[in-house]
Formats: sequence, structure tokens, C-alpha cells
Amino acid sequence: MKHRPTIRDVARKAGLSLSTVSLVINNRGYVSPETRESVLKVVRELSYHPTRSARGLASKTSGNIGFILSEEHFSQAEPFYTRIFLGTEFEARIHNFYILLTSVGDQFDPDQYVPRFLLERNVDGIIIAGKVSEKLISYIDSLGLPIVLVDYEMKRALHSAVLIDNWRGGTLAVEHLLALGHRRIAFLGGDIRHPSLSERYAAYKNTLNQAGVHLDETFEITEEKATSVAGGTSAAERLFASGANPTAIFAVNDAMAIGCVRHLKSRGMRIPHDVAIVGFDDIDMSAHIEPRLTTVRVFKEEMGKIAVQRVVDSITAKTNIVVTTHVPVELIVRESTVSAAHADD
Amino acid sequence: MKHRPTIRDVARKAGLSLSTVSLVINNRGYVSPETRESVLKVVRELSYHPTRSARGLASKTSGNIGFILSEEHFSQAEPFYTRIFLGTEFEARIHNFYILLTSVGDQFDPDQYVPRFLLERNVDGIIIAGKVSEKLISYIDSLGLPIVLVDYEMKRALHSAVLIDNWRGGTLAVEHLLALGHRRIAFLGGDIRHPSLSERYAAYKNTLNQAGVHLDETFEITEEKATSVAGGTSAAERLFASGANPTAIFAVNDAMAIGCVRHLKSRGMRIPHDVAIVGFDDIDMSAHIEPRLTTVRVFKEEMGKIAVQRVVDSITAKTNIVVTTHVPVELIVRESTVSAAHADD
DNA sequence: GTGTAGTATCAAAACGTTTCGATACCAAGT
DNA sequence: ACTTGGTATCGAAACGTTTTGATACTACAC
Repeated sequence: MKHRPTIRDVARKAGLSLSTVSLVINNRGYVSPETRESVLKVVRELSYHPTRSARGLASKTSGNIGFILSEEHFSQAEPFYTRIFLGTEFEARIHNFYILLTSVGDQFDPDQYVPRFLLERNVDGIIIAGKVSEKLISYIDSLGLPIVLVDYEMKRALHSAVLIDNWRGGTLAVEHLLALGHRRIAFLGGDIRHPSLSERYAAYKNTLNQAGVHLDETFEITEEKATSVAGGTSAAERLFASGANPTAIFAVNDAMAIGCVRHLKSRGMRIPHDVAIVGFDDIDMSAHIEPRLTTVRVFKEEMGKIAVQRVVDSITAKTNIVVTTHVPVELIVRESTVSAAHADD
Repeated sequence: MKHRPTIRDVARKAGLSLSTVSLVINNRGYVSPETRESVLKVVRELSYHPTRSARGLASKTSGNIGFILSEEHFSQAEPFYTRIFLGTEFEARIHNFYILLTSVGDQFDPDQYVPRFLLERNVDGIIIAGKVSEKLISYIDSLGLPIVLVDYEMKRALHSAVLIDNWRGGTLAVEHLLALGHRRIAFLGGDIRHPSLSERYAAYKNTLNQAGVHLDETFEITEEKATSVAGGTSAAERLFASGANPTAIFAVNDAMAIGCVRHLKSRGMRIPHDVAIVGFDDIDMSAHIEPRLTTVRVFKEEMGKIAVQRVVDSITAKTNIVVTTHVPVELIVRESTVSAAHADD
């Protein structure tokens, strides 16, 4: 367990100064090709590799990107955000960054709790997934750290964002139901304050309007607290308890759609024969439930990947270009809207 | 964006030396209660927080734990290991560590590729999930880093490990099938080189033996390459193609069980009426497929949590106590073995 | 021959902590 | 009175890099 070599050892063995070795390693400044080669040779011989802490201290960079998730999404280990996170892990590796994950509560009070990696100056940029307190965002801004938002957007777009094309997704979903001949189409949603969900809701209303279908308020559940499986069940209960009799349902996400399917089955209704259902997100489970769920596919890993690219751009460029990316969506038709015999596989 | 305070500012304002402030912050050495209080007061006033890099450089610690996963598990974003990972994230936060995630290939050649966090001395300990090259393990040993293995074990137990009680799980599963009256019970497995899977296989054989049931080799599929949904489908095909006619199947994990269910359905077989199925792992999806899958629940987050505790112990204690933990399992009876009317909810 | 711009290298000064050894005091045990 | 051991504090060194500014050489244009 002998001493691992330092840059000093490399410099000595190469007969050069520390600075020159550093320049070679970081590939910057003026270094003659011969010198460069001889340094690299020594680096290989000693199998030298710079230490992160020392580098961080001197250069005021950490090599880390912070990933912030709201507590509820974090603790539920939601498949949706988990996928986005995995997408960032993949891409971060390519850029030689590591992702530090943390969660924050609904409220943000800097005197109360601040993600440790911010206090320790242990990240060079931040990715925020989902809706968090605006206070938190301004706090991070005040630290001068680049921020990329994923699946969330603020009124004044001062930050790069990676967004789902919710409008198109909602439109595709409802148009699909209309094309199947449905007219009594219900909407199952919740927490419309989240931009992604409200856009889906807006697309729902707009598409029906365009088609000249009368909007029936008893067909709209928009106040469900949790957009989860349980929330879907409870929303479906409320929908039918109110006496509504839709032939199709557009659920704001797959979790709710799955909860809704459960409720319908418990009532002995057949899907899609009695009621057709479309979800949104295409989480893993949707292809495995019975009936397999028609849904709007969101490329979650891709979103994480783009977010990392943006934040790395901001970190390295030092310039603050705001880019908003809308990641396209795709309608996946399965058995919950079209009976098995006709459904794609 | 003014200069953030350093320990020097704290020392100056408190009228003390750097060393004393450092002692207070790290809560070690001899400091009088009054001095401690006055330092803490200044720390609060300046809202000072030490910088990770500086701390790391001086103390040769990083505050990070490396999490190593085999490439195939990583890229498939397997729900099983993802859960373990999330468990580590939770627990790491409690101990003020961050998790750095990386993956490694089947082979390990230190001249080829070494996880960057090892080269950069950017982790204080390592958690390894699943089976990886033994060479990698010895390499990490040679760096003097504590290692905790999760769901993997080496012959000579030189490292702490967090293991599933596979023997008991397999026994519970098969006993359950026996209790339901099944005698022709097939085993669907693959990659028996993985200790977890071979233990389940061994438990299967042992339990049948104990019950005086004749072992029929045509009932055992142990060569399937991938223990995935697709692998399950293909294994089930092979099983029935060979002319075997089991009334029950024990699949080595839920993914294979789900693939198997698919195949049975496509053959028009009813579950559990024609064939009963038990899986292993209890991944999220298992409760949502049709029929809901009877399985052996593994507490994945708990395993991650324990792994972090072990590795943090090793890091702080500096002593190398090897602890092997067997995390208990639980049989979850659902509709794939007991018809809906009788199944628990 | 003088100024300018580009190339190549280096010495020294940061970067913000922890840790080591020294100093000094006090109380208790001989 | 003399050690011993615990308590409290401090100054200085160390940790391993990057960065800044200086120096010096070359080539070229005026």
C-alpha cells in the first residue's frame, strides 16, 4: 500500500514543473508536443491520476451535478422520476460528472434546511425534476449555479428546461378516443397546479371543443390529491358516484389510469368494451397490467440525458443560454382502448 | 454574490485559532463548553459551512460511498437493484454521505477501465450489488477501501455481505405449492452461477426431496441465459416443448415468472387453475399483473439500508469486522396460486 | 534595431480545511 | 516538591491540485 503518486512525482520524473504537468493533464495552455508526450508517458508509467478533492479545492469545481426531487416523488420512488434519474446517471458518466441525489420538501426555508451539497459547494450545477418551491430556485440562483428544470417550468423562463410535449400528448390521447367513436370522454386528474398536468387537461378540453363535443363538468375530476394508483381508484369512484356515464376515460397519468382500471374491474365493467382508458407516461407497469394500457409514451431517460447535456453546457460555457426543449411523445395503442384482437403488440 | 465565509473568518470573529474552530466543527478533541458555544454562535451568524473539497483534501476523506452494479443490471434499470440503490440513497443521507453510482463490465482489467471514483480517491467505501468480477473486488481491497457486498457472496467471506435468505424463500415457495396439493412442480431458472439463484434452486430440490417427491429433470430449466421477462417466456416454451406437464411452477424470480405467465396465457392455460406459479423478489409489477403473482417478498430498500450502515461502520471504525446479514423474506400469497376468491388482498 | 505577438516553461501563491506537536495550566497522586 | 495525566488552546505544516504572473525565446513586421 505504497503512496500513490502525486503530480509532484510526475513532474520530478519528467524533469518539468508542476504547472507544465498540470497544463498537459488539463489539456490547455501552451505545451510543446514533445513535452506533452513525455508527460503522458510518465503519467502512464506511474499510473498517475489526479485527486478529486485537491482538484476541487484549487479549481473550485466539484465534478458533481446535483439532482433535486420533491420529497414525495423521492420517497415513493416513483417509476417516472426514477427513469429520468437513471437517464441522468448514464449521460453524466459520459461527461465525467457524478450525480448527487437529494430531495426537498414542499416548502423551502433556507434557515431550516438546505441540501447539503449546496452548503458544501459540492456541485457545479443543478437539475431539478418536477415541481419545487420557487424560493429554492432563487436560492440556487443566488449561489450562481446553473439550473436545468425537468418536467417543470416557471412563468418567466429564466432557466433551461426539458419539458414533455403535454399538449400534443393530451391531444393524441383524446383524438384517439374520438376516432374510436367515443363522445362521452371523462378526464381523471389532480393537482392541476403542476404545469404538466394542467397542460394535459387543457389539451383534453381543447380537443373536445375542436371536435364540437360538449364539455360536461361532471366528467372532469381535477381535484384528486394524489396522482397515484390509489388516487386513480378514488377519483374513479367519485366519477361514477356522481352518476356520470362516460364510455372513455383519459387519465392524467398511468398511475391514475391503473387505479381507475382497478376500480372499473371491481365494478364488473369490461375494458375496453364498457369503458376505454388512456393513460400518460408509459411507465413499465402499463404494458403488464390487464388489459395492457393504451398510453402516451414519454421518453424519460431521454429527458434526463438532455438535462445533463444542458447543465454541462452551462457549466463549461460559463455563459447562460436558456434553452427550452420539448421532448416529443408517442401514442402507444394497447388493449385498454382497442380490444385484444385488434391491438398492436 | 459576496465571498462565502471560511473557517478563517469564523476564527477571527470568535477570537480563536483555526484549530479550535475546526475541533468544534468536527466535535472532537478538548474544547471548553463556553468556547464551543461561542464558536457555534459565530458559525450561525456567518452561516458558515465547511467546503467539501477542502475538507476532503485535508482529511483524505470524500464523504462519498461508491455503488457498483454490473453493466447489465445497470442498463436494464432493473427494478430489483434500483430499489436497493434507492434504499442506499435514503440511508446515506442520514449518515451524511452521498452515493456515487457506476457500473462495471463482466470482466475487470485495471489497465483497461477502473471506476473513476476509485482513481480520483473520491469514495470512502464501496457497496457492490450483484455479481461482479472477483478481480475487481481484490483491486478495491488493494486500495484499502471497505467493501460491502449485496446479494452476492464469495467463497471465503472476507467482506461484509447483505444477503437474501434464499434458502428459506425457496423453501417457503415450494412448501406453499406442496400444501396446495401440487406434486408435479417445475423450476424455471437461469445463470445458476449466481449464488442467490443457485440457492433457490437448491432449496427447491431439497424441499421436494424432504416431501418425498420424485425429482424429474425435465421439470428443471436451469440454463436460461437471461433471468428476465423474455427469459421467462422462452424458458416456459422449452419446458412445455419437452412434453413436461407440471401443475405448478416455481420461477427463480418475478421477471421470469411474469414471462412464464405470458406464455401460459398465450397457450390458453388458466392460472392458477391449470398451472400455479410462484415467483421471487416481489417487484412492483408483480402485484399488478393478472393474475396477481404469488411471490417471495425481498426487502430491497432494507438491504440497501443495511449495506450503507455496514460500510459506514467500516469507514468510521477503521476496524474491519466482517458481518454477514441474512435479510428475512416473506411469502406473499396472491392469485397465481390461489384462485381469486380465496386469495388475500 | 525596436516593438509586438505568439509559444513554452516555471516559481510561487492560492484554495480551505485537518492534523500534529507544542505550550501551558490545573488537579491529583506520590 | 515532583511527577503524571487530563484539559484547553494555538501555530504551523500538510493535503495535491490549479492558476497567476513572470521570464525568455522566437519570428515577424515596421
